[in-house]
Amino acid sequence: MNRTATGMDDAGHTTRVDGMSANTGHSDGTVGKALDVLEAVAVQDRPVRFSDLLSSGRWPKATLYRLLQTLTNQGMLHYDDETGTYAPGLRLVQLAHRAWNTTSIAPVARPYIDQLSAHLGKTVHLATLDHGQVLYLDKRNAAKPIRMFSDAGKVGPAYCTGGGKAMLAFLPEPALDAALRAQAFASYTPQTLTSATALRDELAHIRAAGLSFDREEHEPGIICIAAPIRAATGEALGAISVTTSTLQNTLEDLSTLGPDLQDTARDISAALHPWSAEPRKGADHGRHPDKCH
Amino acid sequence: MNRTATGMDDAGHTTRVDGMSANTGHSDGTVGKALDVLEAVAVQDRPVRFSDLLSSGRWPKATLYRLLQTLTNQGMLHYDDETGTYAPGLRLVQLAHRAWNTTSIAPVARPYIDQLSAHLGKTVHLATLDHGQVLYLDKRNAAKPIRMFSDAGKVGPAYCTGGGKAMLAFLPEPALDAALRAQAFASYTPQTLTSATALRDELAHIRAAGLSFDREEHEPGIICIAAPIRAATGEALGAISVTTSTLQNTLEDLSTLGPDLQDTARDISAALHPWSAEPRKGADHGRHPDKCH
DNA sequence: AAACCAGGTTCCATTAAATGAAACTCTGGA
DNA sequence: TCCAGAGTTTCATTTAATGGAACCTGGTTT
Repeated sequence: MNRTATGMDDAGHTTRVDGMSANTGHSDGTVGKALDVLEAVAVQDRPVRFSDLLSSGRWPKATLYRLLQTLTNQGMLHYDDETGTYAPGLRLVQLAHRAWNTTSIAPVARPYIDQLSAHLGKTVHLATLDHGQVLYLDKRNAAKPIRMFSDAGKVGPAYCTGGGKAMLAFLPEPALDAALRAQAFASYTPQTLTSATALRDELAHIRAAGLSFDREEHEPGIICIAAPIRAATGEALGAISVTTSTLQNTLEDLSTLGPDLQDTARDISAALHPWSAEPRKGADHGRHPDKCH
Repeated sequence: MNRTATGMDDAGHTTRVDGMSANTGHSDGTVGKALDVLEAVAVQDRPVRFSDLLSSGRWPKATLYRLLQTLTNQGMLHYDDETGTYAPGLRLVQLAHRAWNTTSIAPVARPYIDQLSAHLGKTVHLATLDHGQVLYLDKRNAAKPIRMFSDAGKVGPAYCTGGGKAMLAFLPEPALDAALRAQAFASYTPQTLTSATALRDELAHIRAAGLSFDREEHEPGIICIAAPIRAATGEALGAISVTTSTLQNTLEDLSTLGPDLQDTARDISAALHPWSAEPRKGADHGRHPDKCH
């Protein structure tokens, strides 16, 4: 009776996973349960003891024990003998490397972001939308040129961030509807838009301008301007944004960066769709070998 | 009869996963099989079709189908309707973010690497050992200050890279033994050490010097110097390295950087073990909030 | 048109694996 | 010595995974 997955098998095409939810609890059999445990370990930002997880009451003792064993064997979790704690495993870092390079727009966008950040001397983010949340894929910090992989993989709310709103604004209606239902609409600051209708108004403006602003909606003193990276269909695939603080810049300052942002976003779009040039040969077009030592 | 996991239950302590193998095929039940599929998708560096995986003969049709469904539902895989292909899912990027911050030495080492790279004006890598392989956790490229998250998560051979050898040299014997058995000893270049005994000799020298060199052992024209990051027990937890090419520098040039590397490695070690200062309070000592937009 | 085919998807009786209550083991206090 | 909390193992029961075969579906061949 399970095998949930689809919401509307009669709607026509697709039907696959889509929408939001996905990992909202009730399982895909054993594998789903194991990944629930993995997630439960990961959401804590520190190593957790067996009993920490057990006391959540989500799993019976023996079941939890075996799932942890399995995940540890598989390298998805790391077990520390000293402290008797579990933490996310480094195998995830390997797998994520592949996801970043294969699935995301990040490898293609990277050089453009480098250039934009160098040109503007500002902090630039690249983000995409994942199940209604903003997933940061890359960051360039020009002030202090400190890279943080710690930023790739970070998630944030879509309804109150510059990048998030830029992407929502250019989502096809069915996807937008699903995404809006996934928003928490918590009021982070007095400026936060806290309803779907208020947000829809804002999205209309963004759609008209092709630019989005975060007016201290997520954090006091933090503002940002963002532009969507759009597919040929018009749909948003991602967003790039420049973030600053109200101590350093005004929203007016930021809006002068709009054209640069939009140009870069368009360049990335073009790089993502190598039509016209080559008739979509099998050969890949933006990849890079790279070597480490 | 399964529940493999340990190799030597009578050896004494620990017994948990350790050694190598882990994901070398034959399962941890259903979860293991699902992760095998995930891995099979990830190792290809491009999206794969259902039939690509099927033709490997590793799974019966229906089984593979359902595992892919489950993994896709869970966000571990991404399914592209257009092309009918699977690729690693972005949920992995989220999970890896947690792993990087929680499990690895990377967040602690980050500021030291920043400083070292800025000071030397060279490319610096941070790596750790994962199941006998070198796992790169971070990179700083000073020449062109381009960050690549693509480097975090990349893996390489331990026996013929500077960082890898630096870590092997300071592994306790049981772990070293396991790690050596996991090495492929393929001959990348004429300089590559292709046997455990040759490598053990080299490791003795590294142990004496506290420094390790890659003398074009992995790639022609690429050389590197590395220093281990050691735990209080002396065991290697990771390594930092400076990489350059024979066109730009000689091994002698690199060896002048040794003291700087070792100092930085020691600083990182110290930062990882905040004894003396505080008597290991529950409070965390090196973490960082950080905000995105 | 009809037959064919490849790539996917679904069925269902069989089989294997996950389950979880309870019993057990350890370790470190009272 | 006894107890308690934390973690581990057992085993009869339940549940889910399995995979061979049938079945779609859209595109090609005869």
